[in-house]
Amino acid sequence: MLESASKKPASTRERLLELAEQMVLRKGFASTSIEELIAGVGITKSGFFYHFKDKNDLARALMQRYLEDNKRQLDGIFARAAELHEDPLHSFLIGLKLFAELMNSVHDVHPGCIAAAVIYQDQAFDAEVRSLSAEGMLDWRKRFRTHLDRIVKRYPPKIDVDLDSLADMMSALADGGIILSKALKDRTTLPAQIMHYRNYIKLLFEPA
Amino acid sequence: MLESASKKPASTRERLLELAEQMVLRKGFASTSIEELIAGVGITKSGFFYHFKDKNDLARALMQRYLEDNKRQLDGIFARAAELHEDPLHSFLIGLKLFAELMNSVHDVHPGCIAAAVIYQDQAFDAEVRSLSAEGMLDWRKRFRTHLDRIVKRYPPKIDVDLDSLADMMSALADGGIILSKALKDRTTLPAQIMHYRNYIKLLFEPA
DNA sequence: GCTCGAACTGCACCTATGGTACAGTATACC
DNA sequence: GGTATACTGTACCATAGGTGCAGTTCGAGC
Repeated sequence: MLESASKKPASTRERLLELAEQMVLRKGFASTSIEELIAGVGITKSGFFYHFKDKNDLARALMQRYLEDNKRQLDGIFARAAELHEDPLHSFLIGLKLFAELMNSVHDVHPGCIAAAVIYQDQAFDAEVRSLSAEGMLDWRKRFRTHLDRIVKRYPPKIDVDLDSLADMMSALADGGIILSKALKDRTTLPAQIMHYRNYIKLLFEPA
Repeated sequence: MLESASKKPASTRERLLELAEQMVLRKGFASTSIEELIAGVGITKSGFFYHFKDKNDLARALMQRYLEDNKRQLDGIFARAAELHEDPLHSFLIGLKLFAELMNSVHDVHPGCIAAAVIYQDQAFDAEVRSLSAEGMLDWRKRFRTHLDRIVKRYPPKIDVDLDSLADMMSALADGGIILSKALKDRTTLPAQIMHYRNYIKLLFEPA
């Protein structure tokens, strides 16, 4: 299900998106100049506008690509976790551990979340890009909420909590953890936050 | 200790900073044009450059102002919490509740954190601004770590946790909660995340 | 071997914006 | 009356996003 790195040479469009993603996460969208992009990829300005109608069209493609990659990764992790344990709570805890491990291994320091990056440059994007970003957040909510629903059926929580906001907590910790990681240039910060979420879930639902 | 809104008319410099903060949080730094700023405040471009050497100088002033306001707010909250209870754990829990309430009351939806906004527009700022942002995060770590140190002396945690990352968790949830609030246009998201942090602290340290 | 569409190049041109430089001015305080 | 503060006005430059359009290269299908 997970294709890691296909060998066929990336298309110009794909290379533009890849470079744009790196630049947007480091400099912000407005500071990411088309001129730098085409210089990096080795095409002309006309070539760029052949692939993308304008800069916002690039942003839209960037968001879509990011959200799809994201979903694929999470699907992979929690499918594996479901294989390893049938119980909803323990399977979820395993999934969170796998998630933390993945965030610890892949990058030097996490390059960032496109959906979060958009939020602080809101008005620089059109409505479609903004709504894609919000959809991404709601997908995470739905995804984690599904796990939590299965857990509460079997394990009563020690404190009464709102399950939507408990699901959102994972997004908040991921986005916040990424910001801290980037600010402090410490790649351990993000996985540590995921493990705190895991602790909280354990303390909330695991019987004594 | 807390001066809410002084009545004397704000100086031009102050009005520039106030407007710039709003614009940076909504559109990003690069998209915040000096032209719009001076139009909003009613001065000329020369007037702007009288107050700020260049755009990065504005960014530096913005960060400093934001961090100072931030510290003042947190000082106020936890000083009040210390007044209300002597015990380190309960005083901290009270402080977190006050913090959540403040985040619920003040704004329609939280306008954003300048320090976090900088992180996703990293290379658009000079080294000084970036380092101010990181200092802000470390100040939060130190601040919350102090509370946690006092708590662990009296209450052994149920799970062995790293106290620095537990202190960082508050920053992560605040920054992540703000992003979610802004993305979903829901002002309840941020206070809900603070209350989850409070729950986690309770479950970790409060004796059964 | 020809046609056609995809994936570009090249050039011309317009506008907005950040930024520099510098001379001049209104007002308040000393 | 002098000086500092807080500006205005004018002129000018480089870079960037963006538009428009004509021309080119190249591989696949007929």
